[in-house]
Parts: sequence; structure tokens; C-alpha cells
Amino acid sequence: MNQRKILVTSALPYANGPIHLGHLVEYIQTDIWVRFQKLRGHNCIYMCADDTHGTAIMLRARKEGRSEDEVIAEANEDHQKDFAGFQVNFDNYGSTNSDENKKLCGEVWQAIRDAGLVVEKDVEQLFDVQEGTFLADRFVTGTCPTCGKPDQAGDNCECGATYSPVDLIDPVSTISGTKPEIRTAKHLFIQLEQLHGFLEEWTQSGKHLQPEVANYLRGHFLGDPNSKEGAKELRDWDISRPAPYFGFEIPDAPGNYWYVWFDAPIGYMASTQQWCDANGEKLDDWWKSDDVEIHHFIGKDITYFHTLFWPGMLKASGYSLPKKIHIHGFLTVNGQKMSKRDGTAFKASTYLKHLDPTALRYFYASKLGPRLDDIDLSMTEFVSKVNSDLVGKVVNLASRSAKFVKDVGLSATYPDDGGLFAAGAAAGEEIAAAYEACEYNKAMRLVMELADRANPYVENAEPWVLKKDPEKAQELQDVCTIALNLFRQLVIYLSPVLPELAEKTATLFGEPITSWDQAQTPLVGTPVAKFKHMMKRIEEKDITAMEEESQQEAAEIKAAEANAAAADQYGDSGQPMIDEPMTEECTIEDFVKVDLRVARIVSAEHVEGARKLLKLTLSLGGDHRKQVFAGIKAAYEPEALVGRLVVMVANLKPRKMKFGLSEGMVCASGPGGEEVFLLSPDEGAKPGQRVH
RNA sequence: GGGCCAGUAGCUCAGUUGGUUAGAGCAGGGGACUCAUAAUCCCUUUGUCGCGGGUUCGAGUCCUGCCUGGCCUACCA
Repeated sequence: MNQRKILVTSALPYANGPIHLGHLVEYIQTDIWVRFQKLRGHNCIYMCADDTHGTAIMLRARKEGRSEDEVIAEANEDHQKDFAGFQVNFDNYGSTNSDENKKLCGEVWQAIRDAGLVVEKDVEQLFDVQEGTFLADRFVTGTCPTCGKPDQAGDNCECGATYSPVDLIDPVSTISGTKPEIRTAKHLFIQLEQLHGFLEEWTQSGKHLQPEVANYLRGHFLGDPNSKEGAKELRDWDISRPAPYFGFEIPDAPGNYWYVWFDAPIGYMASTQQWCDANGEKLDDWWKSDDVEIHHFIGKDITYFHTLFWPGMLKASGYSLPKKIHIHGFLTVNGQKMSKRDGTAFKASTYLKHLDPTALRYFYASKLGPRLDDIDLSMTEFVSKVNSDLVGKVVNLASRSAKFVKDVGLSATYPDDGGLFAAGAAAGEEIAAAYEACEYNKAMRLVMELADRANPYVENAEPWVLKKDPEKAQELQDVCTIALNLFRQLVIYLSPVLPELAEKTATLFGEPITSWDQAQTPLVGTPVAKFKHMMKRIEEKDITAMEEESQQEAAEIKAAEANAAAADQYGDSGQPMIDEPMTEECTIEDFVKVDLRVARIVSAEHVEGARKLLKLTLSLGGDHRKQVFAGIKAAYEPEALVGRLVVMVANLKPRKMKFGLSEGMVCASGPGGEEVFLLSPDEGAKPGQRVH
């Protein structure tokens, strides 16, 4: 067989949230396909990265009072940990916020410019003055201009009307709660229509897309050149965003940034670049070579970007087009749409605390077909399928026969098994074809059919009876040799789905599983290790525990949302947290070292020659007095301070200043100058009381 | 409103270019065994193949109308 060169990607998860079981449909689907290709001996690499740019990340960073870099670094670490936990094995996992990506974006952009596809147009958009940012449609609500209903979405109303957010009556920014104003900005557009002919041909050729996807594109965007309505014009694609925007600035359009959907798919290439650099390979050998098959796995929600814009970008910039785009449906849980608020959007990390990743990998495989249908995670079906198929049928074969031969190993020659192993070997190509076509459900069905024949064989051969008769030792060894080889054959076929089981099986026989063809030849004359449990049954209580924890998380999300809504009504800006980001964590021990006390200002006076300082005398009650120089001259008149209570750092080491000894500090917030705000205790506090 | 997909046993699904009496797994019922993770094996019940027309010697399969569900998308096909 010719060795194929295959580059595979999964969609880049957005850095704005954790991985949940819905995401994993895609990564597990892709990982299975990649492992299958590698097992078949092909040169296959799996590229992915975090998608890091865009308004959502920018706003989140502001809200949390930290930099975007911090937010995305944390997400990257979490994501990689979750993927590793589910045995999703990338050859490289990068980030769209990388030097490699920036450079490639520039190259692709230049090529698209050179091809004459870029035009500039003015766009009217709502601008949030307080946050200093343009607002995407989804960040605006307002009164419908058609029917007058309040609190409608930025681009459409319940009454059925559609409009631009600039047409809304009384628009409100959902970010700051303030009223945005209309501003005009220059945007750059890619004229996709110029590539219409190419896209028509590429999408409708029947080679690259599932048929229903090709139909969808024709119906919604491309039109049908052979119909009486004819082809439809593709709209220009708005590819830039004015500052502020978290992303890459467009080199030949300062103040403008590439829209996240421009740089995200280029992230596939950037990730490949990183892998190439680490492995002594060249990017062009993967992205500009007819010998390479590029396969993208994506969810149906991003069909539009990957089947029109992305091929258009690649075509215009001279890179290879994907051989296939594999599109899958969404995950539902117990027949319902996943919902974070209802606790049905199980996080990957929550699942892993309670359940085995192998179980989910198998369940998804048994449900996934080549279509865009949604797949349902029914908990009862999940439990029964995994337990009866994997534990009851497959693993049981090994666990019921391995211990009989742990001292003698496998027979020297493969005994007559009535054609069972040969039938399994013969099924190999059909199973492989199912994997290749992403018909994992069919592959699993075929494997289980083989498994269904193996257990009755053991039953009839009765090794437990043979064991009692020393004269039948050879027969016993033969029976177990057959059972174990049938088991191993199944595991080889399942190994793309169940890498962990494959490893345990390799340990049992002292022979790693590295090739699909190993299923063609039985193992003979080798020792068999002591059998160890390979897989645990799923118990109802584990499911319940996961569900309960997820409910808990949902409750916390709701509470946080309620808090956020409460905070939003005051319109508090995130700016202070950006100006002074959170410092590192301290312990309670650290905190108690600082002795904060309530103090009364008993005198306050100007200091001769000092620009910023006032000299304060603070009383801690009784005879306790402290002299403090405070930099609050621009904000307070001395007379106004006398008699009021403040909070001071009482145990601060005294410091000799130009104008005398300062024996502490008074607590205040604000950037300085006139904006200084002294802290006051509530009514009833007494000087000298410690602040805890 | 339009488009796509689906509708086969209680559940999850097979059913190849139309071809005998429509299948499997799970669940249910009965029995056996005890090597194995209350695992396994044998036997067994269940179907107006969504509904109505049509083509055909013959339709779960092809055509057509309708119904239901899912998804996509909207006064634009």
C-alpha cells in the first residue's frame, strides 16, 4: 500500500471557556481518525491550536482585570490538559496569537491583496463610548424600529423584523449598559464573488464535502447556475475590525485588525509551521504539495467559514485546498440541547473526575456516522452500551482465559478455531473502510459482531473443565490461545478508539500494537502476563456524581451572572483593574502582618515647602498618637479633615522624610492627584480598633 | 415561509444495484453454567418498515402528496 501523507485538523477551540463534552465529539472523532491512519502506516499529523482573538476575549480580560495574554495562556493550559485527559493526541497544539500565525496572516493577506480581492468601505456601527469599543450585533439590545417592542436583539426582533443595530430605537450596549453612538469606520472587505466560479466548482464537485453541505451552500449562498434563477452573488466579506480589538494589526492598514475569522484558520498552518520547525520539515511540503491530503474536521456551526471563505483564501494565496471537510453535528444530552445553566454542558474536567475517558470515546464512536446529525448522549444508553459491549463482550474474553495460560503462554502453533480468526482477519478491510469514511458506528457494529462469535466459542470449549484434567493441558492452552487471539484481534480494530485498552493488551502479550495488519496474524508461542483489570464497569452512582457536580457548577454560574447583572446596573468600569492588575495571592498570615487601625485625625496642616504632602496627627485613642505625612494635599483641605475617622497602617516601620518622621500611612484609593479617596469606617467605629 | 436530513421491535440502529418468511444488540421472559467485572451461554416474545396514492411480476428500498421530529436559514432562492 502506498503511504499517504495526511494533515488533519480539528476546529480551534475558543480561548474563552473550558472544553465540554460537546467539543469532545469533534476532538475524539478526529483523534480516532488520525490514530487509524497512523495504524495503517500513513504519514499523518494532527494539528490544532487555541483560537485566541476577538472582542469576547478582550472584554473578558477587561472584566477580570488582567491582560489578554494571561487569559489565553490559562485557557491554553486548561484545554491541553483536558484533551490529554481524553487521550486526544495532537502532533502540535499552538495558538493563533503566535509569531508564526502573524507572519502567515501577513503572507496570505498580501497574496489576497495582490489578487485584487480587497476593497475598502465605510461601515456604520454602534460605538460604546464608555468601553471605547465598537459593538458587534450581539452586544446591543434596543427597541424594534418596526413594531416598537423593547429589549430586542441587535439584528432582529421577535416580531420577525430584521434590521441593522444602528436602526434600533434607544439602543443599549449590553457590555456597559450605556447608550452607544453611531460612528463610521473604514472596513476592509474581501470580494468573494470574484472567486464564484472556483467555489462553485470546488463545493459542487462531490469530492470534498458531504452532499447535504454542498446542497446547503448552493441553496443559501452560491445559487445554481443551471436553474432559472441562476447563480447568486456572494457578499463581500468584512475582514477587518477597527481598534480596539484583540488580534493582529493589519500591516498596510494601521489601526485596523484582522477579524478573528481571518486569522483563525490560518492558525492551522501556523501550528503546522511550529511542528515543522520542531521536526526539521518545511511548511510548503505540507501546505503547497499535491502529495498531501488535508482534512479538516469541524462542527456544522462553522460550515460557512470553512467551505467558502477558507477555500477562497487558500486559492487566492496559492496554498493547497483541503481534500475533505468532515462536518459533524452537535451533542445533545438525554435528548435535550446542552445547557450550561441547566448543568447539562458537562465540562471535560468534571467528567474526568468521575468517569473513564475510554467509555466516552467508545460511546461517541458507536454513535458517529458520516452525517451532520446531532448525536445524543443518553445516560442510560451510555451505561448499558459501554458495560455490555466493552466489559461484557470484549474485555471479558481476556479476563476469562488469560489466567489459565499465565504459566505456559500461548501455544506454539495456532490451533484450529473453526475459521474464527480468519473471519476476523477477512473483516479487516471492511472495518478499515468504515473508519476511513468516518462511519465509526458501522466499524463498531462490525467489531461487535466479531465479538459476539468469540464468547460462545469459549463457552463451548469449557476451559474451566479442561483445567481439571492434567491430560488436557494442551487442549486448554489451545482454547485460551484462540480466545486471547480473538480478543487481541478485536483490540487492534478498536485501538484507534481505545488507545488505553490497546496499551494494556500490549502489556498482556508483551507485544505493542503498532499496525492494523497485526490483526491478520495470530500471536503464538509468546508468554502471557498476569491478567490485570483492563476496564471498570460504569456505575450509576458515577453518573449521578458527575451530574450533581455539574448542577453545582450551573448554580454557581447563575449566581455569578446574577452578581454580574447587579454590578452592571451601576455601570462600573473595568478600567481600574487594568490600570492596577491584581497582585499575586497572599496568605492570611501575610495579611495579619499588616496592622490596620481606625484612627481619628486630630490635626491636619500644610507643610512648608511640600508640594503634595499634608502633615496629619492621628489618634488611636487614649494617649496613642501617630504623626503621618500623607500625599493628599491636592484632594483635601486640612480643615475638612480634622475630626474625621480614617483607616491607617499602624505598624508600618517609621520612615524619616524631608519634613520629619512619618509613622504610618492612611489608606486611600485612586490614581493620585485630585483623585484620592480616603477610606472611612462606618458609624460606630472607635479609634484604635484593629481592622480585620 | 424555504432548504436539508430522518421516521424499521420498548430502546439504539442494520437492511447492499427493488427479489424468498424484514434482522442485530440492549431491555423483557425462561433455562444453563460458574473460568470471568451480579460478567457468559442457550432458547424466547414483540413489527400495518410514519400515513395515503403510484410504478412494478415483485416496494422497507423507486416516484408523489401528506404527517411528525431534528437541524439550518430567513419575506431572498
